[in-house]
Order: sequence, then C-alpha cells, then structure tokens
Amino acid sequence: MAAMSAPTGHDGLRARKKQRTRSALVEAGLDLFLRHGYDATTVDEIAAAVEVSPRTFFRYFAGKEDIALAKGAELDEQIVTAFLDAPTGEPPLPALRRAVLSMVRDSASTEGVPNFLRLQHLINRTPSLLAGSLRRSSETQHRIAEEIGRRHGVDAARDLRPHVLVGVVFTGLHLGLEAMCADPRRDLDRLVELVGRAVDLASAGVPDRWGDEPDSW
Amino acid sequence: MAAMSAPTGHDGLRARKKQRTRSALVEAGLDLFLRHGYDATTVDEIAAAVEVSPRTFFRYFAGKEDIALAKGAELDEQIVTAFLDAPTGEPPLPALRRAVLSMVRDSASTEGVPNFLRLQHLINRTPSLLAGSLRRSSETQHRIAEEIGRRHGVDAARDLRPHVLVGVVFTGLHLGLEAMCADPRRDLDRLVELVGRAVDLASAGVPDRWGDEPDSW
DNA sequence: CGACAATTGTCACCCAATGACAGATGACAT
DNA sequence: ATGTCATCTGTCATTGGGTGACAATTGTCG
Repeated sequence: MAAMSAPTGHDGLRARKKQRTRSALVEAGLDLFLRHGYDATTVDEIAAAVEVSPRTFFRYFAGKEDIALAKGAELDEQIVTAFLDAPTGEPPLPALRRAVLSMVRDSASTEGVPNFLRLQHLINRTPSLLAGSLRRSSETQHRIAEEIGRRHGVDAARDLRPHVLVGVVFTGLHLGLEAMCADPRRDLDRLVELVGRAVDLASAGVPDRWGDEPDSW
Repeated sequence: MAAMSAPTGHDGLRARKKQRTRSALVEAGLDLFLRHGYDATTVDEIAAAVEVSPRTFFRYFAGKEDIALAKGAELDEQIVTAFLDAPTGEPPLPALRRAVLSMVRDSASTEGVPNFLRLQHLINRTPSLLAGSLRRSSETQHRIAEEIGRRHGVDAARDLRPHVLVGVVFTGLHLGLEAMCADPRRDLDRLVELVGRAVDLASAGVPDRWGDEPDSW
C-alpha cells in the first residue's frame, strides 16, 4: 500500500494548509490564554477564532494544554539537537550547558525576549500548565541522560550520575527562567546571564570526568 | 454566628465520620488505581466503593488526582516540618538532607517499603500523576527555599542560592526514588542508601556556607 | 425536644476529549 | 477536465471530570 510518500515535488497545497491551520490555532490559543487566562479560555473559543470546528482542534492537538506547551516542546527539542551536535568527546556538563544556553539565546532572540518571558510566566503561574511543563521536561531529561550514558560508556539504567548531571542542569534552567520572569531587565544578555549563573550554581558539584568505576548500585 | 470553633470537648462524631470517609476514599481510590490503572478508574467507581455520592467525593477532594497525590502531599509536609525542627544554626544542606532522609525512612517503614514503592511507581508511570506530583513538589521547594532565606539572612526573592540548594536536593530525592522503583532490593536500608547517595551526588556543589555577599542580581 | 449548622444526595449544567459517520476537498492518473 | 481515491473536516452522540444550587438529613448544643 505504498503510502503517500515522495510527492512529485511541491509540498502540496494540503500540507501548507495544515501548517497554516496548526500555527493559527497556536497563535489564537496563546493570544486568548495571555489575555483571559488559560482556564478561562475554552477550546470552542480557540476553534471559533480560527473558524474551525472544535472537533478539528483535537485532530491537531491532543488537548488544550498542548497549545500552551507547544513552544516549550520545541525548546526541549532544540536543547536535544544542540546537545547531539556537540562533539562526542566533549565532557557532558559543558556540552549540555552550551546546548541549554544556545537554546535560550536562539529562541528568545527570534521570538523576542518579552514574548518569550510572557509565555514562560503564563506557564509558571498556571498550575496545570506548570505541571505539564515539568513533566515534559522530565521526559527530555531522561532522553538526554540516556544519550550521555551512551556516549560515555555508562549504563543510564544502572548509574545515577547521568541523570543527576542532567537533573541539576535543568534545575538551573528552570530557576533561571523563573528568576528572569521577576527581573526588571528584559534583554537577552540578562536572560543568558541569569540562566548561565543558575546552571553553574546548580551544577557546581558535577565532576569534570567520571571515574572508570561505575557508581554501582 | 461565631463559627464552629471550640467544640465542648469531644471531637464529635461528625469529625470522626468525616475522617473515616476521607481515608476510606483514599484507600478505595488507591486500591482501584493500583489494580486497574489511574485513567481506567472513574470517580463514580471510587464513590460507589465507599457508598457515597460522586458529588460528595468532590467535597473531600478537589479532583481525582488528589487521591493519588494525598500521600505525597503528606510526605512533603513531613519534610517541611522535619526541616523546621532542625536547629536554626545548622547549615541548610545537612539540615535538608536529614529532613529528606528521615521522611523517607519514616513513611516507608510505617507504610511498608513495598506499598511505598508501589504508589511511587504508579505515579511515575502515569503521566498526569507525574505532572501533578512534580508541580506539588515545586511548591514545597519554594516554601523551603523561602524558609532557608529567612533563616540565613538572604532574600529568596533576590538570591538564587536557596532555590538552587533546595532544587538539587529534591532532584536527588526524585532520582533516588525513581531508581529504587527499578531496584531488585525492596528493603528500607537500600531505599535510604539510594536516596542518600542521589542527594549527595546532586548537592555536591553546594558550599558549606554562603559568603556574606549576596549573589546579587 | 427544638433550633441551628454541617453534611449529604439529587439535579442540572459546563467543558475537555473521543468514536463514528457522512460530506467536502485536494491529489493524481488518464 | 474529469473521475477516482485518500485525506481532511464537520456534525452528532457520548463519556468522564468538575461545579453550582437546592432540598433533605443528621449531628450538635442549649
């Protein structure tokens, strides 16, 4: 049943339309969330704003939450790919640190620092969104920890150290972003400085290299 | 209309009945969750198992989630109170470390290590529960960080260090519990050892004492 | 007992989410 | 261009979580 792969060349009007609808839903959703609050916004309203049936909304997103967390999911992907791009020989802490900071720099500058922080703040002050965001982050942390284990010859299923490394770095990331939401300055330099400092504080105990002995348990 | 405060002496049949219903709901709920899964269990089923109307369920708990997270909330309270009991002069890291480990020891021994881990595992493998659990934990972390700031003369609203300290310790706690869920041994010593080691790894970079200069930002 | 407050059940309702089915629409070969 | 086919979309019905309102019960206390 050879699927629909390899279209003749043009991506097709269909695919473009889908993309437009998808981003229109995100745009409309975030706008409503930011103006009226997450809980006060219904799926019907979002769908209506894009002139689409509510049922269609759920064909694009698994739930209302996904609208608010879509950007965050992209950010996590950026961290992962940036980390994967690092030379395999580089020690994990500096590699992950760079990946995190380059993600912050990138997305905050393309999107605009104020918008970046507005969304961040919406998530932090909305319990259900904060919950979802933390859970997604924990998944990303797992993926990265496993990759670190793979690269440095430790079994992430049996050794805590990769998980600890990733955990403390992300703790720094979260705290840095949270702090930035309360900071008077809203420029990129400040953002990077704050997140960088938080990451450094949190990861100060991570050794440059792990000994050859697994932290057996 | 002076409220219902100060009953004549006996706690009243009413209060006892409420407590019984409350714990019956938790018991029945957890039992169903563990046997059929969280999502597969409906509020109606839990209510029916206790012979109570579904509406009444929501008078005891804000949502289905609260049943699964009720124990976790108690554990967080235990950590907080244990930390508050520590001498105010003690440096924050060892104090928090002791508080965390004593909570783990206490509740796992009164409840039984297997039960303790079963619930832990249910939460970790159920996305919505993991999300809620992480969020609740983040609130607890905030509270403790503020208390640390209060005790050691740093403004937790302006200084990252108390938050970092609490964050890395809780990262260790979470990772230790997660690791324990996968460990073949199910005894208390192993549990304490694992969590203790994870906390130590994660908090290795926290200094014994903070300098007098605030980590100004 | 009698009055009062707290607890409970019933009912009606909103919203998020999902399955089923029919109609619209872009894709592609001829 | 046209008809076929896959995909996308809207409508409808339904389930489950969660809430407000009101009346009926039931513990509490004088």
